[in-house]
Amino acid sequence: MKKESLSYHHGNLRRALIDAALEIIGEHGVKALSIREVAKKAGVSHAAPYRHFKDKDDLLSAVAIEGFDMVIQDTLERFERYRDNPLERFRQSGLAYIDFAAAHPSHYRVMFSSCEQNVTDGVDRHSREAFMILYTSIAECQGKKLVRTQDTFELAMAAWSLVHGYAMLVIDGFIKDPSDRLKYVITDALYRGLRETNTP
Amino acid sequence: MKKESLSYHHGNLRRALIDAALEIIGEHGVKALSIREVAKKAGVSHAAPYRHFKDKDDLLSAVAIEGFDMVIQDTLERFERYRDNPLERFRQSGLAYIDFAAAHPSHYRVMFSSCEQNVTDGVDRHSREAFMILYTSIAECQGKKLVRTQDTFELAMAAWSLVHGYAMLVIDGFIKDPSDRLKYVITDALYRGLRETNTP
DNA sequence: TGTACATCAGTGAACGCGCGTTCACTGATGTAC
DNA sequence: TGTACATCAGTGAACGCGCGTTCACTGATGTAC
Repeated sequence: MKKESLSYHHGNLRRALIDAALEIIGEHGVKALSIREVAKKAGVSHAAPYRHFKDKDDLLSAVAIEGFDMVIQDTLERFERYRDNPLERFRQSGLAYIDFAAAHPSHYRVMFSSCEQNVTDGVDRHSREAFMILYTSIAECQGKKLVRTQDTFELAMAAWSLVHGYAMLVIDGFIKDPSDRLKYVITDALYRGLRETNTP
Repeated sequence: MKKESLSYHHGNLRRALIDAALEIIGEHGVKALSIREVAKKAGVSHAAPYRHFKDKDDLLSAVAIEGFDMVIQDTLERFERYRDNPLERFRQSGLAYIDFAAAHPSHYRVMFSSCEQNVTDGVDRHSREAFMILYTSIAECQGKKLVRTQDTFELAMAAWSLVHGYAMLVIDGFIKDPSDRLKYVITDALYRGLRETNTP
């Protein structure tokens, strides 16, 4: 206990607060999150968080940004593994999304609960960056005639909708048994939606 | 003002409270909703709502259930119009979903913000019923060999994910210009994902 | 039509609570000499 | 190595607020006769 308290003095409290926030969100949802509860869980006075975050929204923004960075990072790592297979890269960009949401539901909730009005510029930039990876991978496929010619933005929106919808339904408990098989069906649908080269 | 107050005595307050709740959610989001604010907006004391709703969750449940009922109703009406065209009925079940979310974002937010832990039995039953319509329309297509043979439940989940994801991204402001064309692209993706009869 | 009465929708005061945020403080840390 | 000092991360008391919920009440409504 004493040692931990000391280590906070060395700059670990910010990390500990974010972790505490994620834990609370995982247990009771985003709306149940309070600075005071976060501080308590981190074993620190309820005023301490204000040394590291301007206010509550600032803490939530940090969580959201971290989440987007994680999913971006993970996607890029998967891309490395399939350097010469654009179609598989595209599929992986969807898989990464789904897997991230399942592995880090608290992050995911915050990333998409900061709705419309209160998205900070930072969050907005990072979410846009995440989207651009998906977009680029589709454009790459189109360049090699692996995906039909159609507005890339529109196709990316459709792909994003599919994986985001699936992730949300799983997280919110509407899909109760997210099997690997179901995940395959989703990415399969992704494929089927884009692959053909005929235009309607 | 006096007349309105009188009309509440005749059983309209419940309706007025739900409308007030929807208005507040539309302006400030679900998490900003409070019984007191709802009562104020309906021009009534903050204790009055308790004559009509057991507690705050009960009010939110009522909104969610009403939402599911509306989307079910709307879908069934569309079905009437395409009695002999299963594939079009399937498409309409997706369109109804998307259109409903755009037309009634506050309802939609509540329908899917009552996440995991606090879904009441009533909400659960209604959401299941809404899903079953989508499910049935796919099964119908499969019966007539218009959609490939594959676990109907899985296909329905994929379809649901797509329309739900799109609806959420629009509502949360991640998709900024939900044009009719984009909507077409989404339902087109729905088609493409299911239509072919070959199994991989 | 008129009166007496039961019902019950809405009132307003009151409760206790947890919240976000501020602020003067303390005491551990790292640094300059 | 030892001392003096500046820094600044974390403390704890305090603030004002809006919340959910309760409860004894009031007064309008509808009904029985």
